[in-house]
Amino acid sequence: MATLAPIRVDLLTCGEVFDAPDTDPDRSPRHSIGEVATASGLSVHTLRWYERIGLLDPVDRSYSGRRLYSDADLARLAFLGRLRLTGMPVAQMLRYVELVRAGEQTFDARRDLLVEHREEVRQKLADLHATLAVLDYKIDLYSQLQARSPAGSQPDGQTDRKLSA
Amino acid sequence: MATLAPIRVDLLTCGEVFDAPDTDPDRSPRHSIGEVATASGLSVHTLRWYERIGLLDPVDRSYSGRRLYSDADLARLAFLGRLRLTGMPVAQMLRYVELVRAGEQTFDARRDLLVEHREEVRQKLADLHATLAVLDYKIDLYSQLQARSPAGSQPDGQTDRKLSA
DNA sequence: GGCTTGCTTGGAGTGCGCTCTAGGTCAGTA
DNA sequence: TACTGACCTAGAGCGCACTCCAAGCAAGCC
Repeated sequence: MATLAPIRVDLLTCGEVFDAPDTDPDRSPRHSIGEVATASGLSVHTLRWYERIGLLDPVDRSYSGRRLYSDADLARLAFLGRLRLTGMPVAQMLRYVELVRAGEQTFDARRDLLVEHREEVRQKLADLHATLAVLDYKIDLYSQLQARSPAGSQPDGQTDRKLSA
Repeated sequence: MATLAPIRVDLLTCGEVFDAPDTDPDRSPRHSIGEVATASGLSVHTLRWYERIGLLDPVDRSYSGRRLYSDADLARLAFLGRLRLTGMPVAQMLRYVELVRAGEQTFDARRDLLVEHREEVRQKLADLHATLAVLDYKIDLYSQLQARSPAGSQPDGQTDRKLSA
């Protein structure tokens, strides 16, 4: 089993970087499910489940039936992991993967799907930024209160209004 | 039932803005569950459920038993909605609410809880930003491909490598 | 009066995304 | 040879956050 260190996946494209030309898949390093779980942050259960539902093409096997993940598998996992992490439902990820399988004529459909997700990512960014401001404000208020009255001074009303929620 | 328009909630503090002094709660506008659902984006089911599990204090009732939400309720909902929207589990929201109920001696605990959530919000922001870059890159690539080959030109290999995942 | 609409309750049901179980195989080490 | 630990399968189970159901009540309108 190849060590984990040489797994190199292009972070921007989530495309694989082969150590050997991709016309020679035998020299592509192969990784056990445990290694991939550690590297990807997904559990081995989840990795097997992703394959079962079709998010991953059937992974190559050793002669004894164990999974051997290629760098291409890792690349797909890296991208799918990003989509998942940013809230894309598994069903939509599956749709994307099926478009990829269907070949070149789905370029525009894939693009549309990603554009749609990008909009949701932007919306989430906006929500998070807005909440961050609220959190900063409240945390600051609590910090002042701690400094001012570590043990019971009289309430001032304003404070109640601002922090009761 | 008061109309929805005059519901004014301070967006930064998520604290309520009373039309009348808060020593005169009778003049605080009251809102039906349907109005609150529309205004908050939560379903009426969810509003009742939040109250049932203790996220909201028992809401005032009309003589016939219908819920009448005060602006203070709306303010709490606004803040809780922000926490929820940014991924705080309901159980943790409940912990926060219980700290609020416990009074002044929980200022620092509340602060800690919010600081912890702020860290997660920041992590999510980072994840979303990173994914946004990947999406921009892939979408751009697909756009170029659409423009270049709207109907089957020969594949170039590089493209396969970059988009296969 | 009859109809519609919006509300009430307790409790059951749902969808998602894993997560685990049972029972077994296989690889590496002492 | 015995043991440990990582892996295999099909399928069941689980936690979360709602979401809905059934049966009933009340207000407003023609």
